[in-house]
Amino acid sequence: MKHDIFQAIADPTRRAILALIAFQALTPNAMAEKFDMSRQAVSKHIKVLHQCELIKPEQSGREIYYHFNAKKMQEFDDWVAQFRQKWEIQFNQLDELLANIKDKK
Amino acid sequence: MKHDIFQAIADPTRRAILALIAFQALTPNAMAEKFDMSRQAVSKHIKVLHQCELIKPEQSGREIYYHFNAKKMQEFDDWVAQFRQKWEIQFNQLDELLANIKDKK
DNA sequence: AAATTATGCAACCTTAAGGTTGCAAATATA
DNA sequence: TATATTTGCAACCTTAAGGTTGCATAATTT
Repeated sequence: MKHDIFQAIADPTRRAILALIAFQALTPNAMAEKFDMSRQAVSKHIKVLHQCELIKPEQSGREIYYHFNAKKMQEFDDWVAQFRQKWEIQFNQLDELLANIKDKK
Repeated sequence: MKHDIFQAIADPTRRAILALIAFQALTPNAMAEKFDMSRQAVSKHIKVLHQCELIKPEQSGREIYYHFNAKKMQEFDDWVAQFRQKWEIQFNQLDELLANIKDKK
């Protein structure tokens, strides 16, 4: 039942949470106010994000501020990286194609 | 029931398929041979990837070669971009912290 | 000390995800 | 033409995802 980052970012609400707290750390209650669902539903999403370490808690009295964990997000970037070369190639091929069409004129 | 790219890559099998065909276009049968599941199960994954346009079909007789669609994959890059600045900041803060520790010695 | 507030956990419900098997349609081969 | 091959679609099953409500716990405020 351990979630990975790919599952975590699959949900639009969780992506919204990440976008929010990347800007500034927030408590679960503060986050819940931003969404049209129950606090507990948001709390579940927080749990998933926390389990895969995309966010990190910072206790402050009875409040918990969740921070964005950029380091973990970078793992996603690393995954995308393996395809980056491919699209550069495909775009170069497109350039060549366009160049050929141009030459034929 | 329209899938988005984030849902699409949430499944490890689908990520494996993408990694495979980024290297070279393959038919569903050829893909299915690489996985320990039924052809139909793989076919379902192909359907999801196709629906969100991460892959593109090329008919050749009765065979269909699915190609990697680099352009769509780039949408991930766009999404991660909003966090890239954040982790640069967080890493700079880490550098400062380490520098401070060093100074105290 | 009592009441309020912030959070997390558990039970429950509904729907979708991911797998299976069987069958139909279209193309290729004997 | 008959047969084999490639693929997609539909029905079904099991489990997990995402939501709800209610309650327990710990910290703050009155």
